[in-house]
Amino acid sequence: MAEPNVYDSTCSARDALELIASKWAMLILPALSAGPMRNSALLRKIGGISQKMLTQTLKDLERNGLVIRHDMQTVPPHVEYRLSALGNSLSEALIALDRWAERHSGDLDAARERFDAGRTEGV
Amino acid sequence: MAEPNVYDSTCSARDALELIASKWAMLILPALSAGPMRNSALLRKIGGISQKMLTQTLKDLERNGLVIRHDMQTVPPHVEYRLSALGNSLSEALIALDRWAERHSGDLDAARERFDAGRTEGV
DNA sequence: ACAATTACGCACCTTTTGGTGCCTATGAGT
DNA sequence: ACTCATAGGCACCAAAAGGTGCGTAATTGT
Repeated sequence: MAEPNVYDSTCSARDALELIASKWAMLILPALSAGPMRNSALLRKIGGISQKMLTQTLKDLERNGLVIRHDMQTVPPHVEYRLSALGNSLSEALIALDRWAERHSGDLDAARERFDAGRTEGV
Repeated sequence: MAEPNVYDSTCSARDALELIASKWAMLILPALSAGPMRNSALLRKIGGISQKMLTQTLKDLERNGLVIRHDMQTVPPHVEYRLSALGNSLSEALIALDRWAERHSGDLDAARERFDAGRTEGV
């Protein structure tokens, strides 16, 4: 327990990894790095996410101290989400990943095409 | 299509993100960054992974050009996996994430405890 | 008076993910 | 002659992820 190691499945670092290795967390945290956002704004910004997954992921991130939820206690509801310091430090690493994905998605596409073509052309 | 954006669910960068936002890819790629490895070595190094998931993930990574599979064509089989240049550039970002997880898993644990305690203590 | 808005909760259902056990082939060790 | 190790494939099954539709409470706009 002294030296957390992600390769050890019993280590809590593994749990941490699973939390952040989520498609939605990888988008929500970087989205919040620009500043606090409301539910509806996140819903608009992150294409393809459902209300359910947004709420669920935000709650999970809040529970783990990465996101801070601020409920204005008004009706109709006004709730803002922002990064904690911890969340902010993580989102830097996630932004790097997102950028990598944006920059290299073309390479992946090309590799996939090559691979699949090779498979059908036989030996 | 000119500017790939991960927030756009129809963009191929999103597919790229989903590929790398996988628990196992996040461990396999960094593991390979130390040098080529055999199936059995990876199985030993990465605690908790099953043979099935290892094979499956490696195949997916190979298909997308991140990992190169080198089959020695011997019996008993000897197969080595190593990172491509593309895979290597990605693994740097992943290693940063793994390290974050190792360094901050304690913070996450603490936050979770606090959160859950608050929930049970009532209003 | 009536609809829309906001940020969800809940239940139901489908899809995906992942685990397990069983199978292959051959050469090396006993 | 027999077993072990290697790198998987394949089929079956359990579990988890995720989508959709419905309800909610009060206030603002028409």
